Amino acid sequence: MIYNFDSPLGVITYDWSQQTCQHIWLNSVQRENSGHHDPVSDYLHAYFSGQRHSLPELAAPKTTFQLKLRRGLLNIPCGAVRTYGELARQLGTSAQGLGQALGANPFPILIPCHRIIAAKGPGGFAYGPIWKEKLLAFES
DNA sequence: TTACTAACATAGT
DNA sequence: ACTATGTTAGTAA
Repeated sequence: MIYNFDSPLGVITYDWSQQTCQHIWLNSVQRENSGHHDPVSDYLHAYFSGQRHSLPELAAPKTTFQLKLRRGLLNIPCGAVRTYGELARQLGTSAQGLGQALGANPFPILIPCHRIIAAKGPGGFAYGPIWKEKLLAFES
């Protein structure tokens, strides 16, 4: 089922089905099911209150590489940033491959893909660069 | 199933 | 400006 969460940074839409978070969208068309209560909304509420909270159950990634990537990202502390190159070396891959996989990440915010920036410049963001800016500004 | 190809949120020179 | 990278998704056989 699709629900909305009203965050201070904008509306976050997510798919919570079969006791698992299937997907997260930003900048999506707002639908009617706001104010639902589940592990995803719990986490988001805590996150935007500056508190830590255990992650909801997430749908499995399509590839094993994306699983490694997910673990690597979750290990970055809140407020910190890594460059594509640094994280790529840590995971034993290339910066370009890393960027490709990041763009396919279905869970922005939950998996902190916004904490990855280019060596020079901000880097890109699949759901609109505005979110990357706002999220980083919020965390620091 | 494998093989080849192009597209990328890049980095290094 | 140009090359070197790894992962993905698509196509074709």
